[in-house]
Amino acid sequence: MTVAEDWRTYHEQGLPRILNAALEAFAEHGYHGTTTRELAERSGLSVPGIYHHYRSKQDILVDLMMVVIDELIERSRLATSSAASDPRAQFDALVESLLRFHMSRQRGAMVSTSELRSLEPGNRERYVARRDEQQRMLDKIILAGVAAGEFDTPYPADASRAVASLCVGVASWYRPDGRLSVDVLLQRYLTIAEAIVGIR
Amino acid sequence: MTVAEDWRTYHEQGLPRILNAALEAFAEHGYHGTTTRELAERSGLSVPGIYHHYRSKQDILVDLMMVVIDELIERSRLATSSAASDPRAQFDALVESLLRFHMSRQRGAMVSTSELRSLEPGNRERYVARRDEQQRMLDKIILAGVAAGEFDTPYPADASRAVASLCVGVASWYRPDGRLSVDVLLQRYLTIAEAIVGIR
Amino acid sequence: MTVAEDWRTYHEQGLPRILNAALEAFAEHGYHGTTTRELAERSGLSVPGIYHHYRSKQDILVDLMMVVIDELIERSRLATSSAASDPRAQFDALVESLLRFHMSRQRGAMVSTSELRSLEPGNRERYVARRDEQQRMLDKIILAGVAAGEFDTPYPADASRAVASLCVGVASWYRPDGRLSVDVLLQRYLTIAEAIVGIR
Amino acid sequence: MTVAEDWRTYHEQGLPRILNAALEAFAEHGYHGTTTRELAERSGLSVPGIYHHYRSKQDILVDLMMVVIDELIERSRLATSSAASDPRAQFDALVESLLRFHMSRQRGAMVSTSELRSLEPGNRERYVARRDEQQRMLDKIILAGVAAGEFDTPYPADASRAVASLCVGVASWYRPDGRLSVDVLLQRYLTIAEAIVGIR
DNA sequence: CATGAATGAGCTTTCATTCAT
DNA sequence: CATGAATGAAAGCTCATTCAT
Repeated sequence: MTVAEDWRTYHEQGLPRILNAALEAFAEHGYHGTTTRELAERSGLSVPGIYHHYRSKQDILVDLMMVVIDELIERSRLATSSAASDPRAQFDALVESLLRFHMSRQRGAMVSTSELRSLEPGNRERYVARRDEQQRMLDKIILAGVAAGEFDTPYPADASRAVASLCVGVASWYRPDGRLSVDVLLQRYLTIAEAIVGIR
Repeated sequence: MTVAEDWRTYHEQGLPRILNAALEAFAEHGYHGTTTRELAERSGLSVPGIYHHYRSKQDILVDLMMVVIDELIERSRLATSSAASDPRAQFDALVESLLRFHMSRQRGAMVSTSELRSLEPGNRERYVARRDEQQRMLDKIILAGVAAGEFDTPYPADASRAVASLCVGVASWYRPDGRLSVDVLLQRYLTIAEAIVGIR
Repeated sequence: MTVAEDWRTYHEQGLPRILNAALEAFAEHGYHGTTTRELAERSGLSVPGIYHHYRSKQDILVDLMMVVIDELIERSRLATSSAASDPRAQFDALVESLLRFHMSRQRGAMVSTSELRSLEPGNRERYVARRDEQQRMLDKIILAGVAAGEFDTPYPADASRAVASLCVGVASWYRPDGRLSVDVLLQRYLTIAEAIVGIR
Repeated sequence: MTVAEDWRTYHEQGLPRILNAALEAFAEHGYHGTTTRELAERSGLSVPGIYHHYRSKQDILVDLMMVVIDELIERSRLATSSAASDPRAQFDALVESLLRFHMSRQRGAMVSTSELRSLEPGNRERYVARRDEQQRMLDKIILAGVAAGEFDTPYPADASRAVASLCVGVASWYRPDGRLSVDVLLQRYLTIAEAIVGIR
């Protein structure tokens, strides 16, 4: 899942039809509430057609969640590596990227969050490892900011998790057709996030 | 589900065993991922025993979600009616109540959020009406604060939804055994919430 | 599966309906050629009705084969314990019992023989242990006869397996409505069996 | 499938790879327990490759069983036509041939026996006709022996079937690496067969 | 012949639910 | 309320088979 140069730009995701069907269906009624027959219908295939590409329904969920988080990580890397190297610039870039992602890939993000429990043990471990990788990017930036005396929080780890939760939560209520423009929202949430890590 | 006088105090929920079983099971693998047999086992009843109390699995979910939101509304009312009448006091009391609820009734809150989609149409409407009732309490306070010139936000409705989302999101990551004490967390999130509605 | 006092007498087997359905169906088209739907229809139950009594199709096969071999072993014990103790009387009784069993319980015997390969590893081991138990009864008698100088064969183990095979093979061609009476057949095969172990 | 001059000599069967795959697979888990994918893998072909040679899985079974019984009949003819013409010599030659065949072509013989039920009606008739042809060779020799006063059995037809069954049964237990040499086994079973038809 | 994609029909199994006792 | 037996509907998945390339 390579991503366009500009980590700020989002196009239609262009997912393979089975993953797209899974994204829609899992978002609507969840993994356990979705039947393979529905995935077949939504993807324009027959049921065995699904099984030609995936060995099980579980594998489809795994693939979907991995595609989602891989894009998130990729964009996070692009955002931070194209920003200035001081902690605040790094922090702003990463948070902006997180927010944009959860506004643009809402369903993928929500499915990944809510269906973590539906992953079988081995798959869950692999996914959580990827998610932790993403979380550690934020952790490091905050620690660097604290070390540099630019951020001021007594609990950097908790602050990091709170900022992440804030961004993830956006996916659950943001509506692209709402009154708040993307830029205003970004500005507002960025301010909140900066407050959490003690940027004055 | 009447609640102790003090809306700040939470005891074990003392749910009837079937609802308690449903709370645990739905939180672990979701409504569709839970079988009636599991509900029977977890509640120490037989399967027909379950159906002696409820007409369907759906009815159990409805009852559970209603019990949860009724407690939330009850506590919200107690919080606001025991606070001073100025907008900021009202706002602080309601947000504190929301936060405490989502820290103490995590699983119930998460199940209610994630299984809204599993409610059948009629039930969904009834539940959403209750939830909107809760949301309107916050809306009104914010509008009053803006009218009184004490809050400063150009989009009170969006701010209200953002504050609510912030509080709801707490349920998904707060751990009672974490390092941040409840009071510190409350203080921190209250500050964020006040920032969102433009309390300087 | 206890058996009437007289090990020579066979009545209708009186199997539970599911096992009876399995006996008929497996004999006709084999384990893999039989569907659970067919078992349901033959037993007058619905498909889930089958699964109320058995956890899987495999479990039905296991139960059936165990019922069959347990009756064989039970009858073998009755036959030998009610015969005189000299090797020839023991041998004649056991062979007669084997022959009668394979004439009266043809389908059960054939299914057990041909579907051994359809048992999953653990089940196969358990079944083979029972079958070996039966084979050892014959082995011991032949070894005793040889030791007593009453039987004359240089390869008692092979002779034992040949006798057993002879008896088992009867199930695959004997027809109760054939012209040869049971007694004549018994007499003839007993003579052959005695020849194999070197009873002059 | 023409056979070497000497009907006593058996080499590796040299079956086409699909038939060889079918022989192995059907012997291991039966016709219904074998998938076309397994046949493809075992034969080193692709699945469509299989269908390039055969119109259906059923056709593979038919071909295999026909190849097996054709070799049996061919060898039976060679055996009898190269033996002396008196009934006993004819009988001995045919029985020896039957025994050798079931010792050397065990899996083919067992598959043919156990999968007769898996043949579709038309194919079953064709196969049974071939098998009856083989059985009639034995019937005729026994009748001739009785007519000539050299054999002594009141039920030549039953005796014939019993002899055939005896030989067929060998395939289900004979192991080439056993202690009994082929010649000893032949001698022993020939004696039994002669006893069945009343050769003193 | 291989590869890859595809499918109608059907498989084993499970589900929520019910009823008699 | 429990036990035990039962079921219509549907679940996830597999089968033999086909077609385009």
